[in-house]
Amino acid sequence: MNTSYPEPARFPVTVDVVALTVSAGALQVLLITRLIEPFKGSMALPGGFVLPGEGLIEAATRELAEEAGVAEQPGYLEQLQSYGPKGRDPRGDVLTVAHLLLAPNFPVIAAGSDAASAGWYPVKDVLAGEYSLAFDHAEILSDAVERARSKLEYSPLGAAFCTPEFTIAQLRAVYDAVWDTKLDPRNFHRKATGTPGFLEDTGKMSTGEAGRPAALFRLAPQAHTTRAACAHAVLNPPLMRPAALTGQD
Amino acid sequence: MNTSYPEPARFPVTVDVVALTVSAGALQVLLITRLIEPFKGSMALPGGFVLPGEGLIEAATRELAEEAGVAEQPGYLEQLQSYGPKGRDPRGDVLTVAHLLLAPNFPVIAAGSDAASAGWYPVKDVLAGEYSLAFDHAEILSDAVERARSKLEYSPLGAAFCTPEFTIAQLRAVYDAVWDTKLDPRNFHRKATGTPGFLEDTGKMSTGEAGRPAALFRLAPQAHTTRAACAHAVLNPPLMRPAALTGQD
DNA sequence: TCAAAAGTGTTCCACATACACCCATGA
DNA sequence: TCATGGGTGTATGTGGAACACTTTTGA
Repeated sequence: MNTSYPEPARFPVTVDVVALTVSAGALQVLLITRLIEPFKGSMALPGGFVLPGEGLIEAATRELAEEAGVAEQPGYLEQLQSYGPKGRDPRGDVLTVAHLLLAPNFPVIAAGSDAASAGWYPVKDVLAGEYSLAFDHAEILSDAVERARSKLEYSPLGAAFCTPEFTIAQLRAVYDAVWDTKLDPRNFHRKATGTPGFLEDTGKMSTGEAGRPAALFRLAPQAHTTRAACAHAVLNPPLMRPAALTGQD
Repeated sequence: MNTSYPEPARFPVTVDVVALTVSAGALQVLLITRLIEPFKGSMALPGGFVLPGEGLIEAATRELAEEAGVAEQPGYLEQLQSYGPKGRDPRGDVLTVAHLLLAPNFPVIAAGSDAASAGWYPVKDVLAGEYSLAFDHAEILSDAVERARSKLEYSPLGAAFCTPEFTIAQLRAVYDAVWDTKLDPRNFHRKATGTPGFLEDTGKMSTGEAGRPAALFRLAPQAHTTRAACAHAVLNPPLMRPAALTGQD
């Protein structure tokens, strides 16, 4: 740590949030339309400058509230990665710390103070380049999606996409959407319910749907990652995604 | 991204490097002794302020050179995580971006401009609190070690701890040191050589040691993560560490 | 009665584990 | 010739993949 004064350089620091949800059977990302330069009119991840005396998660939470109208943190939020000061903002060196939010579908307000049209967009289309993203947000989104995909393998965070009580089929729909697979319902059921420390039976049943009613589950207490505390719960053995999807071999 | 001027706050940004290596059968971390306040006299991770116009990896590489006398990057370097401006430096808000370096044992110079006694220390002892670390470096080290441990499972980065050509036994010694295990030599041999896209036989043999000479291997071209390019090579199926070591269950 | 979805049982096979055994070197 | 470590073969067990089959609802 070099403190041989002269004064160290100072940088503006932003937080960006890749908020992901599953709806309509697909992984969706929260994007806003920029109302100001640079990249006015482009889509972008919600985010903004860190204020003095703020922590990173704190800043990310605040920006989410400001730009998407989210009253309280609707899911699981963790730091993703930093992208760094050189060459990513036409105004100069800006460091951004990207975050990942996994949440059940929540409503977003139409407009905030400096962003409009917050809304959900299918990740598949966004990554395919159908919308032009500001800054290096396309790269950030791509990294975030890969992180989310691998998180589902070895952590109970798939449940972060579900409401507090959910059926196995709803959880499986999350995995299918995030991994873009069609997992076998029977094997998934056995694996999910058989993994110790993952799910807890509420005793209640779903109703109203076609077919036989399904048991409702919640996250087991020891896996409670939604509230920040212990985000380190691990599924052992992991729920492996089919090898074809890990990007090689 | 909130650019509703007033000017955004600016923060000093540092990079810290958790440089890990394996020697004497144990995982070791590179620490320096601080010559200046704050935490004068404490041990710390090498690191320092990011300069204008620098990228993060660039800054980490430079600091490693300055504080440990490393001419060129001796191994695999990747970003670990950022630790947030609030409450980690007595001088005020400082954001640090921690990095992880996995490298074969390399010599470090005794002193730099603002750090002395750069040297390798057993991770086990450091995590046990035998040395007092500056700032939140103990937390950073702990996160780094956990990252390194899981990296070995699903990536070919164990080889980053080895010289360019190595025997299976040397590679196994890396896994044993990082995971604090004693893997079965025979099964490890089969698994390592049998994993497609991991190792490549050089045709050469080791000599001089006791026992039968061992074949020398190198990282397969498609797994070349040492040169930054494709750090995303994946071992499939992974080399699982014994369940007892994942910290639960 | 039929379609649809939940949930169980069973078979098959890949692979991790454990370990017997042989090979090639230095002392 | 013995000790040491390299490397192969093989039996056993666990768990994932595939799928037949039963259960329980809505239409």
